[in-house]
Amino acid sequence: MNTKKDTNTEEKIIRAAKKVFLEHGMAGARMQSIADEAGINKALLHYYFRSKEKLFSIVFQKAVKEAIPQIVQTFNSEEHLFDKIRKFVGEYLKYIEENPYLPMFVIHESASRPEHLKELLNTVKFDNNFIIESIQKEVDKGTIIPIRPIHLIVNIISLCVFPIVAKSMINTFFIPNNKDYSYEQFLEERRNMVADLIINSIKIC
Amino acid sequence: MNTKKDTNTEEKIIRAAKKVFLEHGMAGARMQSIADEAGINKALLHYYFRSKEKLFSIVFQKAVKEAIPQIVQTFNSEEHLFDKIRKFVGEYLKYIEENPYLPMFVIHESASRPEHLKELLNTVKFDNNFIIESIQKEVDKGTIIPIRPIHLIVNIISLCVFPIVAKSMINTFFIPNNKDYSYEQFLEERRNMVADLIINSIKIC
DNA sequence: GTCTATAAGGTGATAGAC
DNA sequence: GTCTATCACCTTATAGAC
Repeated sequence: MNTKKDTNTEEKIIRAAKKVFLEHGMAGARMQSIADEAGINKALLHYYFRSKEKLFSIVFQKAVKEAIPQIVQTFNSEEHLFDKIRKFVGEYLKYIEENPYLPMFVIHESASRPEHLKELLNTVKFDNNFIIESIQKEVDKGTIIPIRPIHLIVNIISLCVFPIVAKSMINTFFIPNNKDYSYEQFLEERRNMVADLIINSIKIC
Repeated sequence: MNTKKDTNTEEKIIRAAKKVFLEHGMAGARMQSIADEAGINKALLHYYFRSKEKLFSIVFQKAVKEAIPQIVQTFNSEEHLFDKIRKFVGEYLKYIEENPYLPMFVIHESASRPEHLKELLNTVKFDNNFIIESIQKEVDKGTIIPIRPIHLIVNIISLCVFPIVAKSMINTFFIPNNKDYSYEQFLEERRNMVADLIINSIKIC
């Protein structure tokens, strides 16, 4: 059984590791940075988590598991699909803005080490069927246009995630340095625009 | 003046470096891997390009400069905006499918080292004004709904880039292992869907 | 549990022969 | 221009004192 101090240190390490790994990726992260961030010694990292690889794996799993409920929960209600979409876009945008490194971290590390995702599927039961089914039901009822549910889902996520992930490029290429228009304003405008666009794209005229 | 062999080796190195850097990023790339990929010795890398940093910088600049015309060219015509969009989506999707690592590479490295993008802006004159203006003109004429051009542009790019960048996640979470439906089919369906969605989102009903 | 010191191996970079 | 051999440093990981 762990003492109170154990847990605290362990949590401190994981929190520090998450910050460093998300910002720099597995390859760019340094155990020394994680130790510094946690305010402890480097050797202690290995005492709690045998290796960098193990520590990374834990952070990765936690990051994904933490993100999934955010994605799934909103769809688990009896509201009208359009309301669910509007709510989801709002909450999801907020979540990514608060965790801007998360999407690229998961994508980047999943691409270079697909086994991490595979491993995750064995431990988490990620049931997305009810989302797909709830969309398919609307298609079958004829309340929205015929669309393969996966496209609707990917469209929503694309329009939410990409503008935040690509912040530096958007700023560099599309937002001039004058103070008339800022990236923050750009994001703010998207909150309604994305939901409108998505709903408009599936509703029957 | 370089001999023919010089040029060949130099190009071989850059091609190899591009492959390794795009796949693993600056932090994850190994000079030894680049040498192996180019079929030469590690020391030769430093003979041609003083350091890993310098080699990376060249690859990064080349990658972005190469991508920009792809984005810009289609818009430089006198066609109807809707035709330009449809053509752009088709060509851009094709380009990213052929260079799937490119977008994430640029985004990832721009995020961790913004100076690379800044440096680039000094050497390239990337004039995107005419794209923005050609969209704004349609808004002013009333042929499309009032929309800030940057949103239209970001929407298009988001819907094209993200589904390819997030391939491993889409495959893992949304495309079951049965052979009924593959990621390739998913992408194929998007070619028309994305253009339709975008055009539909800006046309006056 | 936490620290200092150090080992062991990897990685970018250089020297020098050809 | 290209290679082999090697350096110098960095990074992960461990040993051992407290």
